[in-house]
Amino acid sequence: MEKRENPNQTASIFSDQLPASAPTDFPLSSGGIFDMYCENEKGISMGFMDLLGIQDYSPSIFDLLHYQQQQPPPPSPSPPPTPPAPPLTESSEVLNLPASPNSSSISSSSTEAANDDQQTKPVDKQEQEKPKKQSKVKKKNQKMQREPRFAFMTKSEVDHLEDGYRWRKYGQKAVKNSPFPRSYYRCTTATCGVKKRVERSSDDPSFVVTTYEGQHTHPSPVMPRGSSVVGMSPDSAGSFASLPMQITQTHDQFPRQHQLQQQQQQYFHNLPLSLSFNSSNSTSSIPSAPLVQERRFCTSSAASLLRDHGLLQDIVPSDIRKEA
DNA sequence: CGAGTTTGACCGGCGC
DNA sequence: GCGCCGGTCAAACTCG
Repeated sequence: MEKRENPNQTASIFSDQLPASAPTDFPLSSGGIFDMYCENEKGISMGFMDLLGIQDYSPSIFDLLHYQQQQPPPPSPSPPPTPPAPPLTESSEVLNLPASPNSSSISSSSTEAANDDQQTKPVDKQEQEKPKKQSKVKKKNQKMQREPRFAFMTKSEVDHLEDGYRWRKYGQKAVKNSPFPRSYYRCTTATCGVKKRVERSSDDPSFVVTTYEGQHTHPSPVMPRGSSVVGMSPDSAGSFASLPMQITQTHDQFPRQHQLQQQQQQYFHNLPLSLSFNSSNSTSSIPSAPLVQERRFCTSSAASLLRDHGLLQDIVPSDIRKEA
């Protein structure tokens, strides 16, 4: 991806589910502020990223630049144009799905539509082939509905970021147009069907693209240090802990911060990742530069670096901050 | 020995 | 219909 070179086409973050306050489209040019929380095997760290070309955050850095929502035509006006050529393939995978994993509603997506075929066609073969396929088909029939997905980018040297949960790798595939393979992980907890995919950005190998699918149905076996700060319910903590960060995008609306926080708390109960957006600051002096405004998740190690305010100033070079 | 990883094969979706 | 590609499976393997 060209995040560094082209402010309008930077890292991306995707989610199937967004708070109601989120705009259906989040043009990069609107800029914004977001939080991120990250921990990796080298030690927990807070990553703050902006779109100002800051590249030298040695610890893991989250890169949230573009939010893209692809949901069935909401009763809203035509969606604004999305940035040219979103760099992530995940964009096409963001589906609109029921927020609740328990929901029995099934969308009419092509995936589901194909169920009938899958039930008949493969079964024929199975009868003469390995039992392996039988179980596979069965599984497919059982859970064809896709879980909510959420993708984000992290600047990290390690591909698999520690997020407090235990994952089992079940596959790896070469990715087209990318020299880096994509790894597939599943939560090792038996009753938890959360998956995640990890791949390195081909455009910027220093960035790892992680896509989570589903929500954890259990508390984190290894509670991330950061998540304890939030004060969420166990459920929400579990959900959130599946993601190494929370993103809060705000802008010139600092007075609304509290409100946004409340919204986020609410969203925690439903979303794997809380997002709050306000796209009203497209007139920011740095149009395409989301700013780090607030930080809600701190790790014990990172906390010392952070303050309750001005977080950005602790990390972002002052000259850059000024622009923001 | 159990848990996790690697890897080739398989399957379905989708575009041409 | 065919081929490509993403996603998954599961046997074999590695590691602690």
